Amino acid sequence: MRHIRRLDRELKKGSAELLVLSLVEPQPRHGYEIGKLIERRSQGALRFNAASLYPLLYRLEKRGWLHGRWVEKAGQRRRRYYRLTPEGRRVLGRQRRGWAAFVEAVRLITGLEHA
Amino acid sequence: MRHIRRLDRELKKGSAELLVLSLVEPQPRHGYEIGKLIERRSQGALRFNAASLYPLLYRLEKRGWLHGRWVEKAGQRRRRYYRLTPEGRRVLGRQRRGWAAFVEAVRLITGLEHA
DNA sequence: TGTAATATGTGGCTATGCGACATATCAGGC
DNA sequence: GCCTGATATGTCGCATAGCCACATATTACA
Repeated sequence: MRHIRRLDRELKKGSAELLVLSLVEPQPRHGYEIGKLIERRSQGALRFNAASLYPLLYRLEKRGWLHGRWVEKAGQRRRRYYRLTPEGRRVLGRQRRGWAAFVEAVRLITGLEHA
Repeated sequence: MRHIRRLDRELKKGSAELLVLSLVEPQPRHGYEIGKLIERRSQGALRFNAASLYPLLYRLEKRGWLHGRWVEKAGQRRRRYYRLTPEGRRVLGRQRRGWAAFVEAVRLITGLEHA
């Protein structure tokens, strides 16, 4: 991944959950922070629109995989911090295995070595 | 990828093009054969429904990435064989790089090592 | 005769990412 | 005081693509 190329929209579908769950595993984070982390860690290759990210967080909370709470501090806008629930942790494990299986399946079919 | 688990539907989106283009690269193949190859090479982990595969082949042909022709032989049902066009070959190269970049981006964000 | 595999095709449903737009706070420059 | 940009969250409607269910036809085999 040398040049910053915007990645295919369809390819991203279904990967967002794994990314979000992974990022809130070590510590609670708020939505904007998650979005920026995805962008920075991928060196700009991967970016999720706010119109994707916030509804996703809402879905993950509704499913009981994340727990969110509002935090208001003086000198800061309101933020909603999300932490991983026990069930979210189990789902993350399943998604990690699922992702590895998927990458391996594509490798087997295409004969591609991964970067 | 030990046990044959059906992979997440959303995860598959966007990967089908790369798989099909890869499979018809060395030789022309027909739709049913492509479907079976995906299933066998991935050891059953990845499977595309006919309702995904045939419309996809139609789209790839319409875009000029594949060229299809009907082949009828005695003792066989009619088959539509697809071969890669020169443009399809260029697209395949782009998609391979895009896939590698995507996998690498997910790895950077999640810290996951791929299987 | 019946079942399974081969081979292709379609209508409607669903899930999800995105463009465009909206709102509000805060920092910094002019 | 005003403007711009970053921070922070949110929604409406659109487009894409995989799937369920169903349909059709031929061949192979018990």
